[in-house]
Amino acid sequence: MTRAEQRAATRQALLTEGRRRFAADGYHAVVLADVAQAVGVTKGAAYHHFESKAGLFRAVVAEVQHELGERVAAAAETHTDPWDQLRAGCHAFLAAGHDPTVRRIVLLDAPAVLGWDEWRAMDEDSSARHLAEALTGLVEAGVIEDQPVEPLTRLLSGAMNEAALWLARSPGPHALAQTERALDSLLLGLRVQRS
Amino acid sequence: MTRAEQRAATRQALLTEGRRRFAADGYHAVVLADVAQAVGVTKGAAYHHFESKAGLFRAVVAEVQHELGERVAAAAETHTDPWDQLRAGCHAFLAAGHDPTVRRIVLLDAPAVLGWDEWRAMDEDSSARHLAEALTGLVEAGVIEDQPVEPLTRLLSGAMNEAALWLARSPGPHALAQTERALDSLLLGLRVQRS
DNA sequence: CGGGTTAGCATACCCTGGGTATGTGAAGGT
DNA sequence: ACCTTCACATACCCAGGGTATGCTAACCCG
Repeated sequence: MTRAEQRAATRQALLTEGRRRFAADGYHAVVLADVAQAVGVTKGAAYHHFESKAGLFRAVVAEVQHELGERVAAAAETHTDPWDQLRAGCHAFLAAGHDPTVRRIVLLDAPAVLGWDEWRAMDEDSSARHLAEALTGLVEAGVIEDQPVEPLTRLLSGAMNEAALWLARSPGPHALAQTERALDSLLLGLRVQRS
Repeated sequence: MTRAEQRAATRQALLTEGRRRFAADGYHAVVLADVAQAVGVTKGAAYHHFESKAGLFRAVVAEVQHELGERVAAAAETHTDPWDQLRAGCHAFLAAGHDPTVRRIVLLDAPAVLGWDEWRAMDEDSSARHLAEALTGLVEAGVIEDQPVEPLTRLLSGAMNEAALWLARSPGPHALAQTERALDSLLLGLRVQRS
């Protein structure tokens, strides 16, 4: 095996194992040496690939957020009408809270570990950007009231983040459907009133 | 000074100094021995009053959340109409994000340090309860569509949490007003449509 | 009011775990 | 064939959370 291949393999193994443990135990409870040992290397190897424990975590967060963004975008693209796309994307995001990886890593630990500013920047690059673009499109199409998109994006993004966290803890089978309907109601308030 | 007084004084001093540092530097960067030293005692005293560093943090979170709840409730009570009360409470919450104590301690670190379940339980006791009660009242009064209140509470609570965090970072003087208007639009979607 | 008890701390210590400095051997270049 | 580089391993430092124990002044009780 060539050196570049070996390097890539070790890095990916660390990422995968780190992701598993961060999701299962939370950032603080994960010890870097154990992650390395589980992969078959030592702590030194981990520090050769990532500048710190937070660095490994950052890389994991980026990976998970990227996948989440893809998932949301894919759900949106099953529709053609922009309004339906928005709803589909939102519903897909709500469902993502059940994934412990998204829940624990992206929604719970990342803001505290990486700081809110960096977390927001990463969120922007992956999923929140899609939301902002969808809203911008709907404003330009005259579907929702003309207004600055950014406050709206933050409100909706936060609403879905928290609802996703809550859904993962609510036992009832109707919770998801109820939350989707409540979110739809909220979104309806944005549409231009023609009455 | 009697023993009970001394005990209460030391405990309160630790709480106050801890609150200052947790807000300024974040949970992880605060070292317990420094908090104690700043108060004029040693680490042993801190462990006599709180079972751990997280224990002190928990007490601080409870204090800050309680004050926040009072602030929101007070803002709501300046109005008599239930709908106006809801809006006033929401607006007060949005403004609270500028307080670094609320921002850093309650919104950023608390969920990660105490865990989401405990954070949610504490949030429920202080501020979210008011929101749920207001929404329940509006449902019973027939102002907003009949629906389960809990998903709605989570959506709105999350929306305001995130928006409050964002507002503390957005420079423009119009951001708060814009967010308030966007939130009002969302809330309007909940009202029974009579057309 | 004096002896015992308790409680509010201080002191000294343990030990996990993040971070670093340096060594090593094999892959890759010349 | 020799030298360089790089992907790690090894050994170490030390900050900081947690604990076990000691000390002294406040409280209780006869």
